[in-house]
Amino acid sequence: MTKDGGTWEFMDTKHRILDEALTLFSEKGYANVYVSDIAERVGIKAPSLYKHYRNKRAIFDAIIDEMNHRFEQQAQALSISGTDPTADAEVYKNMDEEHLIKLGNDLFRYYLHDSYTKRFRKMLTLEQFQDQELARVYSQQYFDMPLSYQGMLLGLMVSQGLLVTGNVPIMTLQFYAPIYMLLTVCDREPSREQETMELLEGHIRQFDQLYGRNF
Amino acid sequence: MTKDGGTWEFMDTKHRILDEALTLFSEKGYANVYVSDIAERVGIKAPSLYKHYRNKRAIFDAIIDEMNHRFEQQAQALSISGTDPTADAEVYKNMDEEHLIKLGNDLFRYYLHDSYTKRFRKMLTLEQFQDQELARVYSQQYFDMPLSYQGMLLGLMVSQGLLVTGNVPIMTLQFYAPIYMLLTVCDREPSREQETMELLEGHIRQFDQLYGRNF
DNA sequence: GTCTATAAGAAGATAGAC
DNA sequence: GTCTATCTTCTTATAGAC
Repeated sequence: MTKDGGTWEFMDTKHRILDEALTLFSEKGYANVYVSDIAERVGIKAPSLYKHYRNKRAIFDAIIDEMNHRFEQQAQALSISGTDPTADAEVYKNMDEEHLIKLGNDLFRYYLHDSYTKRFRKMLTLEQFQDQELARVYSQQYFDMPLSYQGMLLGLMVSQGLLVTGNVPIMTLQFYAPIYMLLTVCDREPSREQETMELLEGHIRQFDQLYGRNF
Repeated sequence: MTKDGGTWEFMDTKHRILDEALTLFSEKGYANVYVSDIAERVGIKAPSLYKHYRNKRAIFDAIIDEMNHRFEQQAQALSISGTDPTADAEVYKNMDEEHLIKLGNDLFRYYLHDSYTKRFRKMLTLEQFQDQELARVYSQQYFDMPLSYQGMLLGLMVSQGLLVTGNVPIMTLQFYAPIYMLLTVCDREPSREQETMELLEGHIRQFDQLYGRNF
């Protein structure tokens, strides 16, 4: 779907516009991107772009709409597996420290390197104060939903005696917040990826020791 | 110094421009603020503004410069007390859970409500991807410096047996990251302040229990 | 140092041919 | 659907009087 797949040339123009606009918005912010910049990347002239979208704002809105759509699918998928605890419990049955590290690592790497996810997160970072709706979307995506989902996973591990706590939501916040903070460091300074990966592993290891067996 | 103090009218025009520009930049981002917007807030016309600053960019740069200046002072102050452990040790001598909660609360409230700090943080959030220099300033201010300073404080508490860990930097990350995450939630959704304050207290309480005495 | 008037240029968007 | 030509508006910045 994205440039990464190498299927770039096969996307239709309407979708290509969205893809290039997202890239530019995530790097420079909406106001610093000109319609002609987007058009140039797509390989057309600016006026042609208006055959696909009514105006510049409509491109931005379409990106948000597409993401909301992906989010809903995501939420549904999570919700389905979430309401079937036996399935999830099976996955996290024999979860030891190494599995937890792998879970955290995979989570981090996905958020860090998935092109669409990364560009959308950066764009939203730059536009989050523009209006309440965008603020809500940001909090939903990068605060409420992750805490809810990971809280479910960690809750399962608690119910299986792998972790011990009287307050799962706080435990989840303490698991997730450092991971997200390291992610944002990489977003603005990719050269610090190695350094943050090491902190990430240290964090998860220590988290497991704290909540895992010191009682 | 700021509008909050009610001494607004006594700031000279040059400083007033900086103050109003910072407010606007932090809300809408540099590119969405027009020179005439700044001038209007100051109570002059746009052309008059060019008697104080060469151009729009010079206003932004002056804000960064002023902040760098404050940061240096801050760093010096911290460094001085940091190299005199006896002074700091005295402060954190009888530190129990309630003191730790107060420390976290004060930290949070300061960052949350100090007008200058808040506006600068929000502005930098919106401009962090514009160039490497701004990315560096952001990471320095909201990642490296807080971890360094709080690591020193928590390290003191470890050396006094109030907290126990084999890895102070990771412990510090686990203390600070949730606090900063809650702060950013409030920055974009001030209506969630109450909710985040409760999570903050829960976090610090649980942090103290985890690192404090469960051995 | 502040004003009015205005230049200079950028950027979004439309018209109409192909 | 894409192009060239063009319009309109907005924004930065300057000129020069007071």
